[in-house]
Amino acid sequence: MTKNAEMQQKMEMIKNYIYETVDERGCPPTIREICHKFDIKSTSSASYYLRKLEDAGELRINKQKSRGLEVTGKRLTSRDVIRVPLVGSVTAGIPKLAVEDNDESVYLPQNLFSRIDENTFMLEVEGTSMIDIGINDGDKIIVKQQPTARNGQVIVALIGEEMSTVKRFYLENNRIRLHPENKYMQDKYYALDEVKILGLVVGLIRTEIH
Amino acid sequence: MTKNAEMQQKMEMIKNYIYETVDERGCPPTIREICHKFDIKSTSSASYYLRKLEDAGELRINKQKSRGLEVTGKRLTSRDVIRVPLVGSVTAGIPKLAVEDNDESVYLPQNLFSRIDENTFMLEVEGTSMIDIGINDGDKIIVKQQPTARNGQVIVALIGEEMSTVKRFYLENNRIRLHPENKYMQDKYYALDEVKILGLVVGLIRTEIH
DNA sequence: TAAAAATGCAAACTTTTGTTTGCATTTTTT
DNA sequence: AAAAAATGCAAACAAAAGTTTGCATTTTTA
Repeated sequence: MTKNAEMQQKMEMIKNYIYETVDERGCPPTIREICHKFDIKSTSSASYYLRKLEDAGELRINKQKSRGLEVTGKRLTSRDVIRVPLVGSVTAGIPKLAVEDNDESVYLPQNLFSRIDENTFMLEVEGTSMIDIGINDGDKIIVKQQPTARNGQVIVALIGEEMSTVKRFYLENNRIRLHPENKYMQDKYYALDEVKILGLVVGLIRTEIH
Repeated sequence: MTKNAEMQQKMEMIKNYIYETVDERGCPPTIREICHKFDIKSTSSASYYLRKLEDAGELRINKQKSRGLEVTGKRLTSRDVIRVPLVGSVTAGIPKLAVEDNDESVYLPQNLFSRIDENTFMLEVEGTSMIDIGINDGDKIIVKQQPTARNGQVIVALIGEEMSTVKRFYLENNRIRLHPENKYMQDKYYALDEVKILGLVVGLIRTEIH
């Protein structure tokens, strides 16, 4: 390998190291950490590489600031995603509102799911009651919590103390009609106080295609 | 408000400031930056709060290190997500492999899509040719690039120089059968060199429920 | 091949940043 | 009300980390 190509490669490695450190540790390395990592004996040599990387537009050097290296490329921040809890079932009743650190959770892309908020959760669908509109068994639906719904909206509801259920919602003649989107299933009717609306289905994710 | 509650609130604000700074800037603040932000006149006072936060388990203080504050809670890193390009169409032929900074892209949750790799892209489905297996018009499918497929797999293919198409793939009698999952549509047959397999459909995302 | 440029190092230097000390004020406890 | 604890500050201090200088070696250019 030519000396120049070697150089390029070394610079690439340094750049990646900075990226990784920021990403994983949340803090860029010091120049001396870079020296140690790449067996560079002098901080001035490392600075030399860093200046070259800056010239190449790969990073920004904030002068006189400790750990003043800043990556210029796209960095992942929590604005890019929304963390929602993945609840296996909602049997118990009201799902948790806040996401805890130890919860099983899923990061959804903010640009695709811009309308969802902190009170959103995901739920794995069981059964084929909504198969006619393309909600399959095993799909993970995204549910925005709200206590009411308009006619024709697809909701997740709790009926009595039962398992949660996904249906299309209608309020008719002072009773609730839950409509399965499955031509082999029948609508069911409930008194107002028998149905607790957990939220609106606003999206879904499928991870298996059969 | 009691003095103690005020204190708690101030500590919470400091904690959040540290979190946000790490998240957005990729580097924690210095003690003096915290002083400035919260109008604390002395670094020792700020240190006092930070020690309390450390006692409460909210952060770690790496002694003698510049910007040595580390948040203890769950932090978003690029290991949590996978960035895939969102291509409007694949008309031109071979989709780009690498994700560029300026591309429109989507972050997918790593825990749900563990099998996908760098050569994956997303594509918005047009039409209802796969509606019988729950792939709707407007769904965004996740496509893992590969040049071949096994019988029965759902693939994205390019036929001639046409628009890309989603179908179920079969290789039979030395020709290719593309099967739409729509009972109103017919299978179509092609010579081997007429069909270019772009990849396998491994998942989908829907952001509108009608 | 000679000159120029690039690369690399050690060491000193400067600035930033974390830490400690001592004192003053406020709040809580006894 | 007095004592003790908590809170807060300024200033000095110490360590970490960025910068500069000068020289040596290697590589490239003329």
